[in-house]
Amino acid sequence: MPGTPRERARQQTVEEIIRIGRRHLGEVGAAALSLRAVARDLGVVSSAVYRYVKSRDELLTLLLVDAYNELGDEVDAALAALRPAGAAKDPGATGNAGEASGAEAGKAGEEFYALAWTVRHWGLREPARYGLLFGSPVPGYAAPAEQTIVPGTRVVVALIQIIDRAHRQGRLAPIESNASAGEMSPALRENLDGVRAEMGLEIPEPLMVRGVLIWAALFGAVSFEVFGQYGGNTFTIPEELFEQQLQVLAAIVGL
Amino acid sequence: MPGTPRERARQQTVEEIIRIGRRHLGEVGAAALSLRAVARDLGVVSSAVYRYVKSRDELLTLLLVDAYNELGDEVDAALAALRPAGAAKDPGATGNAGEASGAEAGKAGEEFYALAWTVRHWGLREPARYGLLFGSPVPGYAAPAEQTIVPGTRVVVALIQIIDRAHRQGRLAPIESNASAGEMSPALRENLDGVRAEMGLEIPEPLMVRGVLIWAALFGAVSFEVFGQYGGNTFTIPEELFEQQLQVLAAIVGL
DNA sequence: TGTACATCAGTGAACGCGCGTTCACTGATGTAC
DNA sequence: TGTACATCAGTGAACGCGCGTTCACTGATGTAC
Repeated sequence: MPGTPRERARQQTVEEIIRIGRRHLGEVGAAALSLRAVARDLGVVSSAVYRYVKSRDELLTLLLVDAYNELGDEVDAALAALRPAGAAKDPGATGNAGEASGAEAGKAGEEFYALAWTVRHWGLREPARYGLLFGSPVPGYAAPAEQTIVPGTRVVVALIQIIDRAHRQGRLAPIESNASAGEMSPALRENLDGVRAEMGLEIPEPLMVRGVLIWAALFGAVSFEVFGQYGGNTFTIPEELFEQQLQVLAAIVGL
Repeated sequence: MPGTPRERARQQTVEEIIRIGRRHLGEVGAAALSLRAVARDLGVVSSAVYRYVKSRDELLTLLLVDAYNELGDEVDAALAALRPAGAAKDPGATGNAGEASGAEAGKAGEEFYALAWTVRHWGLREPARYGLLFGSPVPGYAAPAEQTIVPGTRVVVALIQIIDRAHRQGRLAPIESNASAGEMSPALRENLDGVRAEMGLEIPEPLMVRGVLIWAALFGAVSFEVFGQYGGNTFTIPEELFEQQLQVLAAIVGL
């Protein structure tokens, strides 16, 4: 709605370019994405695309941000769907019968499961775009950090905050100390302190390590499925393996 | 040494092609790997390469197998280095588990750590080849299963066997049952039974799930590092984060 | 209000490049008698 | 032993393709007076 007709037309064209690029990405992969092919589908001569996009690399950056945000939006939506409509922060008034503490612990776990399943679904639905975000880097292309960091960290941030929130509310089961908690190096402690301060967290360092681990593990499991690392016929219903793995992962942080 | 001089010359040329391809892979990535460039470096006209390799796809397959085997060899070597020289196979077969259980449990853990660190080192040393194996698939290329499955499963097989061996010798700490052990679906059970029979394992299903999970988690963590998913300056000494994560992973299976 | 000018989208040709693959060929190296 | 023939490595030209990017240009759409 804002801007002159010309500006609106321009923005619509940019959006169409992104839409076409998205489709090409899915069909052909990031490495083979081509401005000329996008121009063809846009119904325009190849040089015309340069009115809207400075170079192929810039288009890749647009698609990268687009994909990160789509994934981030879906994760946010899945988490929001767990909160009863109208509830500001802490539920409890919404009539869930039975053991309150069990239901609440289940709630924090549910958030993790919702996040994880959303990542998995998105990855399997959009394998090439997933590969652009989490697979091998595109040869000759380096993502510009300024435009990429914020959308690129939405999922981790959401995950860590699930854990932090559950921790503040005392809903995390105590972690089995594997006798290594005291051995963390000062350098790593400092790094983690930095992250904690930046994000305003309360969880202790060992929980942060475990949070990062289940993040990496989640994407490791999803990547194996998306990239076909499990042999084709080893697991007939891979969802069930994933579900089992999630339960083990949740237990790692006491969810 | 076998074969006629001509055959030996031929084999040497094939090996040189693989060596050059390996280098190109590292410099330019799998998607941009080109037969013509390999021919140039071989000092030969482009069509000559077709005497040795049927197509670009066949070269990719050779490089895939080559990389899988290099990683597999390094893992095997790292594990072999843990066994005292001259020891045949299973020295502890006579049930002396009670005696030095602490030291032996440490031994099984060491094997896992050795495997994991080897994977990490190889991945960071050979990021493009790591990406070929565990990153996004190369557009337009499908690895032929017959040549790829065996070398491609060496690391998982080694990992699962570490766990199975430790289990047989009673060196695994009992797993905290997160009350989900009974909920495994029959379909998943069947899949796992199939794998267990094929590999001649003794570990129960929940341990197999956990084994697959720490496999996926290990590669998830390594992929994040190799592909630069952790921001550049978040962790100053990523080795320490990795070490902490490994300890948590080891605990998952009771190592 | 109409008119003069500026802005912008899109054109078409071109530059220079690289790719995979085929094909008829030249010579050198091996083999059989 | 030498000679005739077969095998094979490597050549060079060609086919047909696609790519990113630049540049001078044509017209249409907007803006200022």
